[in-house]
This record gives sequence, structure tokens and C-alpha cells, in this order.
Amino acid sequence: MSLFHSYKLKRRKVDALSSKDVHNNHNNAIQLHLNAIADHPTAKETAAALVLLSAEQVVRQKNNNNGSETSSSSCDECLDLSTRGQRSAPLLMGDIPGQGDGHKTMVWTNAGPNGQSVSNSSNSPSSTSTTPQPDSQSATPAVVHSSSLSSSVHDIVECRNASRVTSDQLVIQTLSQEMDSNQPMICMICEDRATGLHYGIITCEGCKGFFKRTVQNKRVYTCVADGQCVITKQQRNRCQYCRFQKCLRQGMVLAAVREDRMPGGRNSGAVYNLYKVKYRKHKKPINGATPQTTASSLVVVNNNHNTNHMSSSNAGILKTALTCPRDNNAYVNSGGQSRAHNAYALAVVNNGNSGRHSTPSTTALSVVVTTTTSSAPPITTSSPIMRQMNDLMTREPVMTHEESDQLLSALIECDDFADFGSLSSLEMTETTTTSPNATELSDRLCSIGDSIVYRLVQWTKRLPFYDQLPVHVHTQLLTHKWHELLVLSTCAFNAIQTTGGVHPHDGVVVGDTLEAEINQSMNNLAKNLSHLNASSTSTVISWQQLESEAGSLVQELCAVRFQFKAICLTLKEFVALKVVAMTTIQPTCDFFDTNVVHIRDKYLNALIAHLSERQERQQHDATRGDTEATHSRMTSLLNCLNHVTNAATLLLQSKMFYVPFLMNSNCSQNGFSEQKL
Amino acid sequence: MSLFHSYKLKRRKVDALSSKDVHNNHNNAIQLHLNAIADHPTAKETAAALVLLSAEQVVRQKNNNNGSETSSSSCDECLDLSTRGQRSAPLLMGDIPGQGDGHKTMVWTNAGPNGQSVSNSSNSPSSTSTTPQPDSQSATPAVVHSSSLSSSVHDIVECRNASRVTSDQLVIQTLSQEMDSNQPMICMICEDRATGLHYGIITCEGCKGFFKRTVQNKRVYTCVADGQCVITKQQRNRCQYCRFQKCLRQGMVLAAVREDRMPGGRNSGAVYNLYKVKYRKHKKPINGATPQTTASSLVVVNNNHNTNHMSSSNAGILKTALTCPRDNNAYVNSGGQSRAHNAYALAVVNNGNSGRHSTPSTTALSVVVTTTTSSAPPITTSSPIMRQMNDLMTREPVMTHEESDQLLSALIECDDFADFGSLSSLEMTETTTTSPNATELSDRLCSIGDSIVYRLVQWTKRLPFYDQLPVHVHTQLLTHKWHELLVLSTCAFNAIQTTGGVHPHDGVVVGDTLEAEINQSMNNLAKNLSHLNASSTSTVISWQQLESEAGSLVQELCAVRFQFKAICLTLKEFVALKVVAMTTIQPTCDFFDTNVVHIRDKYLNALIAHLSERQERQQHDATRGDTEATHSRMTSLLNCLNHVTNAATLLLQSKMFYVPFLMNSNCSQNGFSEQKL
DNA sequence: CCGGGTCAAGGCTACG
DNA sequence: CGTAGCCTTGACCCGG
Ligand SMILES: [Zn+2]
Ligand SMILES: [Zn+2]
Ligand SMILES: [Zn+2]
Ligand SMILES: [Zn+2]
Repeated sequence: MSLFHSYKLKRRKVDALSSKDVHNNHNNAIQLHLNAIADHPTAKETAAALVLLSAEQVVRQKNNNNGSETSSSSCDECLDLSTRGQRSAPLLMGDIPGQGDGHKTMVWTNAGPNGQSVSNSSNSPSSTSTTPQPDSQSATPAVVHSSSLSSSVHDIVECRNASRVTSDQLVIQTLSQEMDSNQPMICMICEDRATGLHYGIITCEGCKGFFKRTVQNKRVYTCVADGQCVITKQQRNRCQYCRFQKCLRQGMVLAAVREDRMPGGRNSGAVYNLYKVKYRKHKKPINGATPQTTASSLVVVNNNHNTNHMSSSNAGILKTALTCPRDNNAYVNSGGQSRAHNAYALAVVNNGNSGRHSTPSTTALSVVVTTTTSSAPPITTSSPIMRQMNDLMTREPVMTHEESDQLLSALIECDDFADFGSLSSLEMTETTTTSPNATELSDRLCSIGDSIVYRLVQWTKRLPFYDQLPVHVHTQLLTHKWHELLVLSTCAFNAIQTTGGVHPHDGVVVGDTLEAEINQSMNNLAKNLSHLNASSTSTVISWQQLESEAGSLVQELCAVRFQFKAICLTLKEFVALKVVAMTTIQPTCDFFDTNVVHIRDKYLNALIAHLSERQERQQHDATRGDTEATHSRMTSLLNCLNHVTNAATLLLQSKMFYVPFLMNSNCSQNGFSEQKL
Repeated sequence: MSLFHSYKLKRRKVDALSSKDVHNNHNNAIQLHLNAIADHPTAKETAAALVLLSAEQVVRQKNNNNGSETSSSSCDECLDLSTRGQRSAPLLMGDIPGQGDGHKTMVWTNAGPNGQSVSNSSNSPSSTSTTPQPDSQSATPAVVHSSSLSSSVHDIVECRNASRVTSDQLVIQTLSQEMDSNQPMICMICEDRATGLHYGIITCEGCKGFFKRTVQNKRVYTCVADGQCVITKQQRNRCQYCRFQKCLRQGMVLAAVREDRMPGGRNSGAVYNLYKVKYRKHKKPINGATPQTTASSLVVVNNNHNTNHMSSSNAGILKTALTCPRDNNAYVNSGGQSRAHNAYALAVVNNGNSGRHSTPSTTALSVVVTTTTSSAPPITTSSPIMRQMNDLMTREPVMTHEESDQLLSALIECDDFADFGSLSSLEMTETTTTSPNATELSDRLCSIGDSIVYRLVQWTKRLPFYDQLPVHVHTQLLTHKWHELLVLSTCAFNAIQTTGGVHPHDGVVVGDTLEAEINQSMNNLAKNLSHLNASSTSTVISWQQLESEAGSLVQELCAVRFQFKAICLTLKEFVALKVVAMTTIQPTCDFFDTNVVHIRDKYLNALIAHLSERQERQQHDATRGDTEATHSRMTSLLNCLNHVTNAATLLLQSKMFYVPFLMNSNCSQNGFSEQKL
């Protein structure tokens, strides 16, 4: 029974180890790559929010289109920031089992509610695993879940008795079983006897050491087969590539391998548990949607000290971006009994450096934010960017139309436009190193969070001006601008889908007025949240709660999107704005680089030239000067950018990073509802 | 290129885990050994006294025989009381790498500032890694003390500018910096960030745990180098031996590691403050040797509540025997500015259970003694031992000459006669677990203190009647009798060297009258003390000081030695007296064991039989009855024992445990003066 | 606050 | 040379 079979079909190893250009003291390519990813707070916080939701999701079975082909190509380009375009020379070890071996089954099966795969192929050669396991009900609770239940069976059972209590109990029992010392733990990679948690998951000593060596020595592997090698205790040494892929897939945390090699101690919980799920009681005086008078709200506490303004000196702490704290939540929180509760706060509380926020604020959905805001100031019409635009506009255009067209086309080329368009786009393609193709919702949500980071890094690496900036500057730019880029991308994508040439598909918000759009977006959000919480016994989150918590954010995001729609934002404008948004930095910031300003000026000029040319084309019969119309368009665009910045700041404060996705797309039509078989 | 290459070559693990005989709850062989050592107050107080001197010794650099092979052998014999004669099969971690495998280089190289083993042959195949590390030197002045200055470098610097002020200022700055709350505390062992007081000193979590594990598991380490390994945060894991040595040197208290492993609560302050060094002003009205009118005297304050009559309930408190609180003096005292002074009191003040003696008496060298006296009462001719001897003598001898000869020969066999004969004998052979091969004077002094305990334990273990007494009784006997055994051994050794067949060698006191001997002994003491203080800027200690402080003790010791010489003490008499001295206990003492009395009687009888036989041999022509002469000899011997007891009590009170060594031998001819390179 | 323990880090070193 | 079993380590937590 190859449980992890089709699962790893298209996984690619993205470690880029053969880099030769040294940008900092740690001159290894993969390190830079990892740093670049890790330094980005997106994954950390986005994953937090998403995982927050997924924590309430019981594992479900879903057979969606497994393994799209697009993922592999994106993986191939998943190089690090410093080795872009340079293919890594992989190391081979041992022979490679042929692809067309006996494992043909495409039935994708989960490995149990823990993500713990317990199928020793040698143990149970009997059935085709579709037989329901009676012992899952009859045996002693402690032992039941230690048996090798394939998750598909498990899920079927779950679906049959839809009682949350049952499934929750299953989860809890399984967790306790993992904790139970009577039953030996089983490695999530090779199904060998596990020795505990290693780098985030339960593994054996071998897989632990293998992962450590791979990361420490920056090994790069390749699979001589098709990357579907089965990893078992007996076969695990046959294909390093597939083994490491499985390690990443299962959620082993690269950042948990220490760069300083200092032994002992504990890694910061942020490495694994960026999004520790904590429960707290809260009073709900009015709300009658929840039957209980007191309901515990699920609050994700971010213990990271540097949430937004990351100190670039310690890049290691930022490696946490790659973590996929999926099941860690259940593992970390005290017992998991709160899973049975049905009122959930959606806020991510940052227990950052400004003190004791272990007791979050009184209302369930209010957010205690200690995160320093982004460097983008509240916009005014006299903002520096406006003045700068005016400066640029008043000058003679320094760029020809051809040049600008080339620049912007290159940007479009390197921009995966749908990157942040919707949850589905994030989910369907697998580009992250940690969570591709995950079938569990939690995995998929983690994958989304990772995708945000990953795609931003990828985008950065593909940028034409990538080589003109040091890696640390790129890291800083992403660190400080990720939220703006996220808001810009999501809103622009949706807007362009609606208004642009792209035909709108399901889930795209279409509305005539901003109020209607806000309403629809709130509906989307509520529906998606309720879908996400469908498996729980709780009813949907009350509208009041949602409105009070996310209302202003949704409004702001909708306003941005509406504005984009209103001005009929184009692709070229979008990509130019994206670069401009990222490169808009204060001269006082610590990573200020004149090259950043030059790049920004260049793309501002390109945008102006582009607008000017377009104006020229569209209005070649008009007598009115192009300059004025161009100036007006530029003002609109930059005004949109200011709105983006505002919304992004709000998003950062609210920490409900899923809102841009959930309000834009309809999860029920994006695979969220098909999961129940 | 393997940086840790030759380092691990000789790495030995001497964990003795294979003990099979269980005597108490802690059935580990080596553990008992350590307990037996630790329970003995000798090392504790002797080390204290010696360390008192060494506290004034600036650390010196010396390259004596580095890494002698005897250390490992002595370690092999470091058995515990319960596994006597049974060679411990040390559990070696892995096999012992042969000296002649592929790693031939004996150049010990650091592994880089991280202590990171970079022996990945693919990374840096270039150099042989003997390059010094520059980053350990370039630090801001504030960081100087926290930077990982190798102590050798540090010491060399100290030695070069002989100004005490310089070194003192260094110490003071370090101390004040540690006390300063603004500055994070710095581990006194490895200079890592400290987390508070642990086992008596400010340490980091790592050193805390290391010390705890070492003591708890009775680990025994060896240094593959010369015992001078630098302990820094990055390098602390390279040499466990040197790390533990530094722990002991810096004053970490073995007794603070609880044997019952009971967490929580607070250790009694007495555990830590056994040897608090306090400074007090004292007037020096006449003495002109010291330039200052007021000179502070360095007094070691013993806050232990049970100095002599140790409560056997808590044997852990005696574990401090292994502590070597050298630099602790400078640390504990308030500021350390007194180091700049040059008049040193040599007294150890016991602030014991009888109240507030925190302000010692007015004169510098007078001693406030609250220690309960030894169980030996002031001798009278009607002392119990005399009466018992009379009882034994009046009875018919219960032992044949052959039996007695066998018993006493066995005692001689198991007695390392020169154990306490001189400093050199203590120093030249290395048998302690903590301080072999030490090259610094302080280490050697600590080694002497440890040797006293260690050799007593060894002697006890070799005793023929060892198996007839429980371990705890042995511990108690040593606890209560160590000082007598010390005085007896030192005085008898010197006496037998002079009068017996042993030819007198250098340093042995030879004099015709007791006064002459006292004079010579005082001269020896003064000279040795001045030698010990040679590296300081202070002049030799004034004779007046010395005489008032140690005069009576020296007189008493000399009287004992003179008496031994007068009666021409023999080896057999000595070993018999040693056993008798140890086994002379009060019936009211809490560890009273009738077996002890039986043993004592047996050896008293053996002594009588031996004397009777000798009398018979020597005076076979005399008509006078052997009994009377034997009785007279016995009386003399027991009288000597009483003198020993008196002198030992005085020694215990004065706590100048080094006096027996320094007055008997000439340090300048025992290696003390060769240390200056 | 400082004892204790915990358990995932890294290290070491056979083994193939 | 990589693997993996075993060991040491230390940041974190608990408890009196
Ligand atoms: Zn495994
Ligand atoms: Zn493979
Ligand atoms: Zn330390
Ligand atoms: Zn060493």
C-alpha cells in the first residue's frame, strides 16, 4: 500500500545549492534562498491566520485534480534569490527505482488525523484499504488510533457519523496516542519507529539525521525516476530526492536546523508554532448564535518579536516562514479540548516585544496589535509619492515608449498574475516547498500561507532588476511590503478579472456599487468561514461578530478593488504599480538603497511612458494634450496605491490575512465544499 | 579537513555505569565514590584553606608535564567505596579510537569560533586549520570581559604587567558588570549570557545543566590536551574536563546538586557560603612590612553549620569537598578591592551554628571559632582510650603474634605511607578526579585538597575491614576523623622519615630540640607562604602575623612530630594508630556501630601483640616482663594519639590546613618555584 | 528564584 | 562517505 504515492508525483526539489555568488557572510545559495523566504513575514502570519481556521477543520478526504502539471514548472524555477536561472546540479545516491513499478494506485489516502502515516507496507499486505476498520470503534481508545488507519478510511468513518464530537475525539485520541509512550511512534517519513518530534514532525532517527545533513550541507538531490519513489524503512535510502521531498511535504521545518550548530536548548516556538493556538474565554453578551453563554475563542498568538519590522540581522528567526504548523496546533495547545468549542475569534494576536499580551483583549474578535505598522505612512494627497510623481511628470519623459513597453512587458512576463488572485489559484498550483498538493484542508491552508511568501520570493527573483539589488535589500523590501503586495495583488487580480479582458469566473465578485460589493464580499467571507467551520457543531460565525471584526477591513479592501475596477486597471499598470509599491521606501529606513529609488523611478517613468503612449494611441484623434490625461491617470493609479497601503496596514493590524482571499472567491466553488467526497 | 580531528582522538569517556553491587539507593559505583569523597569535609575545608592562599595567586601559566598517561590510570582506579578492588569496566562511548588511525595530526585545532565542526571534506579542503581566530580579539572594551579571551592569554597579560591593580581592575570590572542589572549577566564559566545564580555562581543554562549532569551522573572526564582548554560559549563543549574544572575553580558547589533530586525550594545558604571571603579592616599598629597603615585581611568564613559533626542525614552537603572555590573569593567578596592590599590574614573563620560572627574578631589573624570541637576530648591520662588500653592490656592477649603481624602488614600494604607526607607527594601523584595534572598553582592547590580526601577514601577502601562496615559508617568515620588522620599522617610521615629507616630528604625537618624544630617549621611555613605569594606585589607575610596566627598550631604539630620522633614510631605502629584513631568513636554518636568498636579493639590488640612480639624480639635477653614494656609503649603511642587529636582539633579550628604540609616540606624544592615558566 | 526535569537540537562514531 | 543509533547539550518549563 503506497499511501504517499501519487502524492509526491510532481514534487520537485528546489534547493539550490550550487550558487557561487556570495552576497553575505552566509554565502550559500540555498541559505540565501531560505533566508529570503524566511525573512518574509507573510508566511508566518498568513499561515497563522489560515491555520487558525484549519485548526477547526477535521481532516477530510478529497479527490480533487491531483497533481497539476503546472506545479512542476514552477518548482523548477523555485531557485533562490541569488541563483536565479541557474539550475542546480543534483547529487545522486543509490539507484533509482523505476517509475512504472507496482504502485499504480492513484487513490490518494491520508495518513491519519495526525498526518501520521502508519502503514508499514510489510505489515498489512492484505486488503485494499477500503475496508472499514472496526477496531477504530471497538478497541480501547488509546490503542485505536495507533493502528494503521489509512486516513481515507478514517475520513469515511468520519463522514458517516458527522458528529464533531466523534471526530474531535478521534483527533484528540490520536494525539494522545502519539503522546502515549506505550505505543511506539511511527516516522511520518519512512514509517520506521519514531523517536519523537524532529524538525516539526514525528520522525525516526534516520530521517531526522537525513534532514539535518541535507539542510546543513546544502545537499541537492535528484530523482532518477519520476519523483514518486516510495519511502519506507527499507527503501528510504534509495532516493534521497524523494525522501527529502517527503520530509518537506510532511512539514519538516528547514529553519529548525540551526545554522550555528549550537546543540541543546529549544528552538523558539515561533519556528514551529508561529501560530500557537490559544483558547480563551470570552463573554458574548448579545450573540445568540452560539448556544453557550461562554464560548472560548480561538486566538492565534504570534510570539514572534519582530513581526513586521524584522531585524535583518538575525535572518534565522525569519526562517520560520517556511514552517507549516499544521498539526502542531493540536499538538501544542493544551489538550485540544477547546476544539469542541464553537465560537472562534479570528484574530491573530501578536505577543510581540511590547509586553504581556498573553491575555488578549476582552472582545472575542478584537485584536491586540503590537506589531509596528508598515513603513507606509497614512496617505495624504500630498504624500511624497504624489509629489514625486509630479516631479517626474513635469520633467520631460526620460523613457521611450518602446523602452517602457519592454520594461512593463518584462514585468508581466515575470509576474504570475493569478498568484494572489484567489485561494484556488494559490491552492491549485503547488509552488511552496512545504505544502504542495496537500489534501487536508489544514495542509492546503498552510500551503496558501507558504505560497504567499514563496510566490513573492519567486516574483522577486524573476524581476528584471533583481540583480541590481543585494539580496538583503530584496529581503527587506519584501519584509516591509509584503502586505501591500498582497492587497494589491488580490484586489487587482479580482478587479482585472472583472473589468479586464479576463473573463470573470466563479467567485469573482461582481457588483455595481461599492456597497453591493462590500455586501457580497462580506457574504463571501461569511460563507467561506462557515464552510471552513462546517465540520464543527457550531453554527456559522455570527454576522455581528464578523462585521465588527472584519467589516472595516473588508470595506477597505473592497474600496481598493472597486477603485481598480473603476479605473479599469490594466495588467501593465498593475505590474508597474506592484514594483512601485515594493520600491517605495523611506530615505530614513535602515536598508535604504539608492538603487531602490532608481528602480522605482525607472518604473514610474515606464508607467508614465506607457500611459502616455496608450493615451496617444487611444486618443490619437483628440487634441487634448497627452500629458494632462497621463498625469490624471497616474494620479489615479498612485491614489490607488495609497488606498492599497491603507488597506494593507489595516490588514496587517487585523492580521486576518485570509480576508482578501475569502472575500474575493467563493470557497464552495473552489474546492472547499467538494471535500466531503 | 577535520578540525575536531585529533581532538576526538583521545576523547575518553570514563563513565562508570556498570557497577553491579548496590549498597544504597544510589547504586552507581562511581557515585558512591564521589559521595564518599564529597561527604568528607577534608577536601572542603582543606581546599578552602588552600584556595584562600591561591586566591591571592594570580593565575600563572606553566607548562609542566602535560597530559601524563597516569591520569587515565588514576581514573581507572577512581573506584568507589563499594567496589573496592574491582576494577571498574568503564563504559566507553563507542570504541576508543586508536591512536594510529588515519588521524595522525596531533596538532589540536580549534574548530572555528563556533566550535562548529566543519569536517565536511567538501567544504574547505584547503588549510590545516591552525590559523588563529581573529574575531576573538576584536571586541569593544565593554565586551572585552565577555569576549572569549582565552585564559592563557589573559594570564599572560596579567603576568606581563605585574601590577596587581590591573588584574584587580579587570576582576572588579567583571564583577561589577555582573552585578549590574543593566548589563546582562555573563556566565562565569563560558561567558555566555547567564540566567542567574546556579550552584553558587552566575552561570548560563548550559553550564548549569552541565554541572548538574556531571555531578548527578558522577561523570569523570579527562582532557586530551593539557588541561588548559579555554572555555567559551563556542568552545565549551570541546573539553568536558576543562569545563568542569572551571566550574569547580569558579566555585560551583557540588553540594547544591541535590541527591534526592527534589525540585523546588531553596538550598540552605550554608550550602553556598561555606567559604565566603570577607574583608575587614584591621589595624596594624607596629608592623612596617606593609606600607599601608590599614590592611585588609582575607578571611575565609565558613558558614557551614556542621563543620566537624556533620549531620549524616544530608550527605550531599559534604559534596562541596570537591569544590575549588578559588576565584570565588574574589567574586563573593564585596568588590574585590581588597586584593590590592597586601596584608593577608590566614585564618579561616567559621561562622557556624553558634551565632553572629559575621564580624570577626578585632585582630587580623585571630580566629573566631565556633566549630564544635572534635569528638576527642582534651586529653587526660584518664581518658577513655587509656582506660580501654588498660583493659586490653590487663586481659590476656587475644591475638597471636602471627595474627597481629598479618593484620598490621595488611594495613601497611593498603597504606600509601607517603600520602600525606608532604605537599610534593600529594602534588606529584595525581589521583583526584577533579584536578589531575593541573598546571596552574591554584589547580595544584586544589588538587592537594582533593588529594587529601581522595587518598583517605582510597585508603578506606583498601582497608581489610572495609567490608565489615557499611559505606555510610565509613563516610561518617572519615567525616569525623579526617583531621586527626591528616595530622597523624603528616607528623608520623615526617617523623618516620627522620628516625626510621627512611633516609631524610630535602625539606624534612631535622632538629635536636623541639624548639629548634618549631623554629625550623615556622621558617618552612613562612618561606613556603612567601613562595606562594611570590607573584603578588605584596611582601612576605610578616613573621609576627604568622607567629600569632599559626604559632600555636605549628607548635602543637611539632610537638606531635617530635613525640613521634622521640619514641621512634614505626610503620606498623603508625598504621595501627591510624586505624585506631579513625575507629575511636563515642558510643553516643549517631553513627555508632559496634563493628567499629570491634575493629578498633582488634587493631588495638594487634598493636599490643605486635609490641609484645617486638619487645620479645628486642629484649629477649632481658628479664623484665614484656607486658610492662609493651604497656609503656602503648601508653606512649596512645598518648601520641591524644596529642594528635589535640593538634587536629587545633588545626580544625585554625582551618589552616596547609600548615602541616608547609611546615614539613620546603615548597621551593617541591616544584612550587619552578612554576614561573 | 533556583533547584529539578524535558526533549529536540547537534555530535560522535560504528557500519556498510 | 552517508547512515543511524546513541549520547550530550541547553532553552524552557515546573515546583517549592
Ligand atoms: Zn523515518
Ligand atoms: Zn525518487
Ligand atoms: Zn556558561
Ligand atoms: Zn581540556
